[in-house]
Formats: sequence, C-alpha cells, structure tokens
Amino acid sequence: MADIATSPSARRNRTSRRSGGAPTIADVAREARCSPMTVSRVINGEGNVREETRAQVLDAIAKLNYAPNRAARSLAGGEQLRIALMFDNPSASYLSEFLMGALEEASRADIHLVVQNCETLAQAKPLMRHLAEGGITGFILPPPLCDDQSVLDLVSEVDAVAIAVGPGKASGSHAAVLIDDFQAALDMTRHIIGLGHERIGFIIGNPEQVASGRRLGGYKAALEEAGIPVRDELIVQGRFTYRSGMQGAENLIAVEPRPTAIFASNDDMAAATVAVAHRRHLDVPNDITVCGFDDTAMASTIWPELTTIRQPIREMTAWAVSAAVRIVKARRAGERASPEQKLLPFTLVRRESDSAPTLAAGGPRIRQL
Amino acid sequence: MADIATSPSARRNRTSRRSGGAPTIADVAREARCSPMTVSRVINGEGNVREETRAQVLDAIAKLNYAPNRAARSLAGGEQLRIALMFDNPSASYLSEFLMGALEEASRADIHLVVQNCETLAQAKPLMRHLAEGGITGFILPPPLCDDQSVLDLVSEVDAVAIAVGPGKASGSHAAVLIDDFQAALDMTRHIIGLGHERIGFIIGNPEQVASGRRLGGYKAALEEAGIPVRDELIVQGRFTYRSGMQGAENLIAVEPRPTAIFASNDDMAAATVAVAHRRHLDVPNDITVCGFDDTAMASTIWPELTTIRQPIREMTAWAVSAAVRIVKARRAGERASPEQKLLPFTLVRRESDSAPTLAAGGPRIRQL
DNA sequence: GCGTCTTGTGGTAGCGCTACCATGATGAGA
DNA sequence: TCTCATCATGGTAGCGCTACCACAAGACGC
Repeated sequence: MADIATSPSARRNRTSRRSGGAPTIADVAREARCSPMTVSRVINGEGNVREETRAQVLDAIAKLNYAPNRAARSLAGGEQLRIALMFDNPSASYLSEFLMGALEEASRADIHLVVQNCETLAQAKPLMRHLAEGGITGFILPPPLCDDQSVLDLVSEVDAVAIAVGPGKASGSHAAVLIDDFQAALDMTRHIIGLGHERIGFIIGNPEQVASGRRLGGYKAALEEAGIPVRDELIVQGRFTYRSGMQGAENLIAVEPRPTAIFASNDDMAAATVAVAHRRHLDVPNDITVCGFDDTAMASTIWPELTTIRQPIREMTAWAVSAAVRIVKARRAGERASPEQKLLPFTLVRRESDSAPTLAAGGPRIRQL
Repeated sequence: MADIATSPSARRNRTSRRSGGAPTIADVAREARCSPMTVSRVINGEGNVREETRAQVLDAIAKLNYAPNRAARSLAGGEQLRIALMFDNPSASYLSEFLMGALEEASRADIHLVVQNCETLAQAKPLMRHLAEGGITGFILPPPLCDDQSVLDLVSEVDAVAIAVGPGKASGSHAAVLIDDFQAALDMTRHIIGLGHERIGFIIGNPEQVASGRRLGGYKAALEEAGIPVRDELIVQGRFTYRSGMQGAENLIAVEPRPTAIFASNDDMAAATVAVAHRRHLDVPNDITVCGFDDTAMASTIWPELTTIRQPIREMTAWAVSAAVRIVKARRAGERASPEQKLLPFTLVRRESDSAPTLAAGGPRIRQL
C-alpha cells in the first residue's frame, strides 16, 4: 500500500521522456509551495508577485539548480525570434570576437541566430531581402553595412529591426552600439604627442566606413590642441587592409623628414606599418612608434605587440543581439520606442610599439629637452 | 452562415499563438490525407511507410513549404542535445573558421552548442567535468586537447562523447576528423624541392600537438625520397606562435650557408619568418621561399601572401558536430558503434611566397642546371 | 485453421512552458 | 456599506511534435 504509484500511468510518469530528471517548473513550484504560473512569472521578471513569494521561488530555483527548458519556452511562447548576423569581409580576428559575443547572447536569450556571410555590399541587399522574407526580423550589421544608407533603408522597408555595431555615427532611425571613435583617436594621438612626437603620420581607414573619418578627426583635433600643424603629406589613405597599410606606410616613411610615429586606423594596417619599418631597418619603437586601433588578435600576435585602442567587440555584439530581441519583442507588443544608442567605453592599451622619439630618429624636437 | 467558425474556441484557434500561420505537421497530414504520425515518420526517415504514402507526404510538404518546428521537436523528442566546443588558445583566424562550421551545423541539427574557452590544458579538465555534470554529452576537441590522453580519458570517464578535430593521429577510442598531416607536409616539401630548393629549413609546431610530429615526418620523408640529407641545424623547434616563429626563423637564417626555403608548420610562424626575412633585407620569395600550413586568414593577409596547405577547418568542425549528434543519439539507443575516423582532403594553395631559388640566394645548386 | 510475426497506419498522451482567463483577496472611492 | 479597480495567485488549455501503444491486414509456420 506504500506503493500507490504502481498503476501504469503513474509508473510511466516516473520514467517518462523526462529530460534526464532535470527539474521542471513544476518541481520548483512544489518546492516553493506555489503554482507553476507564479514561478513562470518570477523567471520572466513580470510584476504582480509578492516580494516574499518571489524570494521563495528564487530559493527553490537555486536549491534545485533549475534551468528553464528552452524548447518548451519557445514552443509555448509562440514564434522563436530569428535574427541575422551579417558580415562583410571583416578581419578574421574581428570576426571571431564578433561571433563569440553574438553567440553567447543568442544562446542566453534562446533565439535563433543566422550567420550570413556576404562578400560585397552589393550582395548584401538581395540576401537581406531574402532573409527577411524567410522570417528574419532583426539584423545585426557591422560596418560597412551599417554605414550604408541604402542598406538601412532596406531594413526599414522590410519592416525589420537593424542594430548597427560600430557605425561611424549613430543613425537616427536604427539602434546602434558604438565607441567614441573621435575621442579614442584623440586620446591615442594625445598619448603619442605626450611621448614627445610631433611628426605623426596617420593612415586613414576605409572611406566607405564613417568611423574612418571620425578617427581622422580625433587625430587632427589632438594635433591642433597641441599647436602642431596638420600636414597633408603625413596623412595617407588606407582601406583597413594589410596591403593598403603597407602602401600607406611606404609613402609615410618616404616623407622627409621622416615621421617619428605612425598612427594607423586599425591593427592590420599598423601591423603592415611595422613590417615596412622593419624592411627599412627601422626599429619599432626606437626609430619609429607605431600605434593601431581595435585591439584585434593581430595586435598581440606580431612583434613588437601593438599599442592600440581596445574596442569591446564582444560586448558590443552581445549588446546588439539583446537589443534586437528587445526591440523586436516591443514591436510585436505594438510599441515603437525610439532607437537606442549605446556608447561603450574603449581603452588605450599600451604595449611595446611606442616610445619617446630618439634624437637619432629625426630632426630637432622641442619637447624632449 | 459562411462563418461556422464564430464560436469562441474556433475563433481562438485561428488567431491563437500559432507561429505566424506557419504550416504544422497536422496541415501536412490533412493535405496528404494521412495521420500526423505518418508525416512524422516520413520526416524522420523512419521505415514502415509505403512508398506511395511517402511520396504523397513529400508532395504535401513541398506544396505547403512546411518546415518542422525545432522547438516542438526537441521538446517532444526528450532532452535537447547539448554539446560543448572547447578551445584552448587557438589563433583567432583558426577560431573563427572553427566556430562558423560548428555553428552552422549546430543550427541545422537544432542542438545546443556551448562554446567554452579554456586557457590552459590544466584548466580544461575540471571545466569539462563540470560541463558533463551539467548535462553536456559531447565534446568537440581541437588540438592540443584532443592529443592529451588524460583529457580523452576524462571524456570516457564521464561517459561522454568526444570528437577530435585535427588530432595528430586517430585515437582508437574516440571519433576524429582530420587531414593527413604527414601527406600534406610531404606534398609541400616535394613542392619546394620541385622548385629546385635543397637547403630547406623547417620550423616544428607545438610539441604538445601530435600533428606537429607528423608534419615534421612528412618533411623528412620528402627530403629522403629526394636524396637530400636531413640536417639537424635546419630543423628548429617552434610552438605555433608568431613569437616562436620569429625565434626559429632567426636561427634558421643564421645557418651558413643560409637555407633557400623555410617551411613553417603553421601560418603564424610562416608570417613571422617573412617578417624576419624582411628585416634581414631578404626578399620573399626571390631570396628565400617561405611556406606555411593551415591557410588561416593570416596567410592571405600579409604580403606576400603565403603559399600554404589549406585545411578545411570549417568542414571539419561541421562534421565533428554532426558526428557528435549521431554518436550521442546512437548511444541513447543502446548502440556503441566503433569510433569513426573521417579524413578530409587538404589542398596545396600556391600564392606568392615561393619561387625557384636564385643563384644569388645561396651556394651551388645541382638541380637547377 | 489457429496462433504468431511483420508491416503500415492511427490514436493518445504527454514534453515543459506560457497565454489567457478565473478567482480570491485587498484597498480606494461612491 | 457596497461597488469597482487593482493585485496576487491558480487553473486550464494549448504550442507542434514524437514516444508509445493499439490495431488491422496480410505472411508465414505448424
């Protein structure tokens, strides 16, 4: 009589298709002595739960080490959110950071992340249209996609949500997560000036990306505030690629008198600059200081390791995904909040590629005396 | 009267929480005039369905453009598979390829992929134990994790499944996907010899990874078959890092007479070799040929672009994930198939960093006459 | 001819969760 | 004091699919 549960149905319940005995919301409810609904409310952070009850539920969750079942959640909650992560030929190291952040957050929020590679900007639009037709409601867009107005317009047209990751400037119509490129370049240039440099070369990034212009702006502003004239021959155009960085560096190093420092708009171009310097038998940093931007893996791979600006790429993408989820959900609920702009902090990472200019490296300098 | 469906329940059915009107298995069943169960059987490729019925179902599926709901599938099918992708400090470019392949396949198979970074080998084991306790049943292991017997033993101990991606050699107890490192290094060395080189330096990879030894073996075998003596001073130890590659290259270039070619065991070390050569004012490839291995992004980033061996990393990881799913499912069904070994093809990618040796580059050569 | 096996099919009962009501409690206002 | 809104909570009915059994119809052995 101890075993009332010998009936087939009860027996089945025990060994049923339960997920390896993982606790369910019902277990938590039993432990917290309330209904599953209340537990659900606590989990989803809804209101209308007494503080005391909430605490009990939280305790029960902790005690049972409960984790909600994703499948059940999205099944019961209706459609699963699907958002696409577009990328257009970024540097590999940027990409892996980019992916990691997005993945982590996608897994946390239990959404389906579609990763779409599109080689060219032209290719992007039909691809995005197709994805939107297939039920994708949100797009995560890194530069240069997020800097292209026609891409942004397309997103609006298909009534989807776009989150720009690291655009040059905030768009009025879409959410974005970015760092202050101007301020970062300003800080870096100030740092270089603070070291005693005056002839500082600059390699501009891809002109398609608005951030490139902002970085250039920061560089110029720092020179101006230090009373150093901005000289055109010390500013060369690059395209964020290693190859373009080499070309730029060759040109800069050929300038007479030679610049004592070169600030490249990203790490790939900075790495190329180091390579060019070495071929010219210039020591980095003793003969020439080289600084980068982004702090991708490239920066700490090469020798000497680059002094650079660290962008929190991973955090940025994670934020982008969570923002996409938030906005899509809000839209479904009928709200149309104004697009958020999230500014994340950057940091100047000082490594081995910068130093004060030496006398041997160039002409007379005033500061170092 | 046209609207029989005005009753509350019927009305609800229409606008219920249905996923945007996507067709369900029931719709397909209705269309194919059979039961949902039969449809399910067709979808899952189970037997015991008449060929005629199957065709009908397939037609209905095509007609309705039906796609199974993942959430419902994994909910009904019991536990959702969770497999972990461990990675131990790989190069960023390797990592992004690695992730992409895994992601794609995980999304296809609707499994939950847990991406776990573990800095050191020592760290890996407690981490994996913890993951296994948390219900992870499969591990995707890149080198050097998959080359460490104690890691493999741990997997067996917690009764999980391990798939090695690119191990040095196949383990008898776990599945693996790999390329023929020996053959690849053999081919590359033959290629270099074919160009006319005889003094060919070699930089070994991380000694913790068994593949390093196999690549060295291929190098030696090619020399031997060409009747070129294997000289110890032309073989230096590296650790797969850029830094170690620089050190190795410095040592090799200092050998007298200087080698006319250097074959590095991965692209990072090859890139470092190019950098060292440039600092020594040696032109690549005219003064010295440099070849890499892996074809990571590094290979096509730097200048000159590296001739290297392309490993299909993405395909390898994708295969690993699908194999993990297959094996875990088979295990649940009580089967214990012997571990599969999948050998994927590599290709020799010829770019700009190799050429025939020039007379200026070194001492007398026999072949080129 | 009767069991027993196989084969194709259908019915039913969940998987774990949440949307949607329904219900008791409270307190504010008439 | 009696509404009527609010709050806190519970009950119920699915979400779309598959595991498990049931069952009919034919194949085979004895």
